[in-house]
Amino acid sequence: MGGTATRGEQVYVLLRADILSGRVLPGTKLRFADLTTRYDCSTSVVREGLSRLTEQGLVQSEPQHGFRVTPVSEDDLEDLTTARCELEGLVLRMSIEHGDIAWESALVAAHHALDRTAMESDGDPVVMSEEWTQAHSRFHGALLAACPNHRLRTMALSLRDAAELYRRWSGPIGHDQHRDVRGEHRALVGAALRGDAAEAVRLLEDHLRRTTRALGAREHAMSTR
Amino acid sequence: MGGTATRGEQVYVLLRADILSGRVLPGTKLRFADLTTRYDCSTSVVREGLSRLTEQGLVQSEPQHGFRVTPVSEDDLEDLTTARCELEGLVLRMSIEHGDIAWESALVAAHHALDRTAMESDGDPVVMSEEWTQAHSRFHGALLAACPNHRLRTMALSLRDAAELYRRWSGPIGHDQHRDVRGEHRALVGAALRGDAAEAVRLLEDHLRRTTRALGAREHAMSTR
DNA sequence: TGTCAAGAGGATTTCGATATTGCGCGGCAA
DNA sequence: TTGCCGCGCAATATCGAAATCCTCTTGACA
Repeated sequence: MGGTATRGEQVYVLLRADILSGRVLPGTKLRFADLTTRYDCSTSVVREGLSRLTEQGLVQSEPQHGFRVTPVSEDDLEDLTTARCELEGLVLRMSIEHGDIAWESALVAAHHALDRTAMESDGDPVVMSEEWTQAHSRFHGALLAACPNHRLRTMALSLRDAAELYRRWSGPIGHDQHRDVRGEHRALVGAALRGDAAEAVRLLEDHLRRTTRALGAREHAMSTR
Repeated sequence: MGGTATRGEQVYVLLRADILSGRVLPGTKLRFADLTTRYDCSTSVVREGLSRLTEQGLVQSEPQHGFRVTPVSEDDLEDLTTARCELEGLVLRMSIEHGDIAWESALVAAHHALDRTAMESDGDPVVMSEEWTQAHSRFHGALLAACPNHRLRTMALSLRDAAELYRRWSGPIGHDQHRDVRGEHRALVGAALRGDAAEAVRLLEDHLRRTTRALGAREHAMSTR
C-alpha cells in the first residue's frame, strides 16, 4: 500500500519530482535503458510516464529521437513569464471576485504557513528549502482556488509548474536585489481579502516579474561561467 | 509516403479525426480490442495515441478503467466558452497589437477563402461542410497568428479544438436564430485591420457566445428526445 | 583529399503474450 | 427473501523481445 494505482503513475510522479527537484538537468536526454533500470519497470511504462510529462510541458519528445527534459532559455523564460502575468492575473481577478469566506480562510491559513516557513534549508543554504517551496506553491494555489472556471485555473496552475523548473535554479530569492518576498506576499493577501482585484493583480504581476529578473540574472551567470 | 513518422502519430491523427468528425460519439468507451483492429496495430500504439488525445483533452482516462471520449455537458460548454472568451480575447488583442503587414495579408486571404466557401455540404445539408469547418478554423487561426507569446497562442488554439467537439453537434449555425455569421466574420476582420483591438475583442466574444447559445439549445433538444 | 555509400552499433518503436485488476453472476447461509 | 462471499470472465496494465530507424564510422572511388 501507499503506492499509487498504476505503475505508470508512479514513474510519472517520481520522474516529475526528479526533474522539478533538479536531480536531472534541463536538456538532459532521457534514454529508455537508463529509466527502466532507475525505476525498475519496462519500456512501456517509462513511455507512459514520459508521455504524461510531455503533456505537462516538462519533457519534450521528438519522434524517432526520444525524449529530453525541456531545455531552459532566457527567451522561453520571458515567454513563460508574460503568459503567467496575463493568465494568472486573469485567474486571480476571477478568484477574488468569486471568493467566499471559506476561500478567505484557506488563503489566510496558507499564508500563515508560508510566512512561518524558513526559506533556506538548514543543510544547504544555497538552495531553497523543500518545505518553503511547497508552502509557496500552496499559497499561490490558494490565491487562485476560487476561480470558478476550471479550465483557466488548471492552465494557470500548469504554467506555475513550468515555472518551477526555472525557480529551482535560483538561489534563495530574497537575497537577490534586496527583495522583500514576505512583504510582497503579505500585500497580496491584503489586497485579496480587501476585494481589490485590480491592485492584487498588479502586485502579482510585479511579484512574477521580479522573480523572473532574479532568475534571468542567475541563469546568465551560470551560462557564462 | 504521405504517412507520418510513427505509428502512434497515425493513430493519434486518425482517432482525433474520428472524434472531431463525430464518427465516435462523446462519452463512448474506447476499448483496446476495438481500436487495435480498427487501426491495425498493437495495444502499445493505441495506448500512445490515446495518451496524446488525453493531453489534448479530447479523451479522458481513468486508471484501471480505460479510456473514453470526453463527454459533453452544458456546464462544461459554459466553462469552455468563458475560458475561450477570456483567453482567446486576450490573444487576439496581443495579435492585433503586434500584427505586421504579412499578418494582415494572411488574414485577408483566410477571410476571403472562408467567405467563398459554402457552409452547408451538398450531400448532407444538415451538417456543416468539411471545407467550411477547415476554412473557419484557418480564419480564426490567422486572427491569432500574430500573438508573440507562444504559450498563450497554443493554449487558445487548444481551446478552439476542444470547442470543435461541440460545434460538430450543431447544424449549420447560420440557420439558428437568424445569425449573420459571415457578417460577424467581416466585422472582425475590419476591426482587426483597423487596429481596433478593443472592438475586435468585443466582436469575438459576441461571436463565441452566440455560437455557444446555438449549441446549448441544440444539445438540449438532443438530450431530451 | 573530398565525397558518398555501405555497414555496424545503439536507441526507439512496435509487437504479442502474460500478469493483474475490476466486475458480475451464482451459490450459500441467515 | 436478503445479504455476503467466492469464482470466472473481460478488459487493462505490464513485460521483454523483435523489428525498425537513426547516427556515426569506415572504406572505396573520383
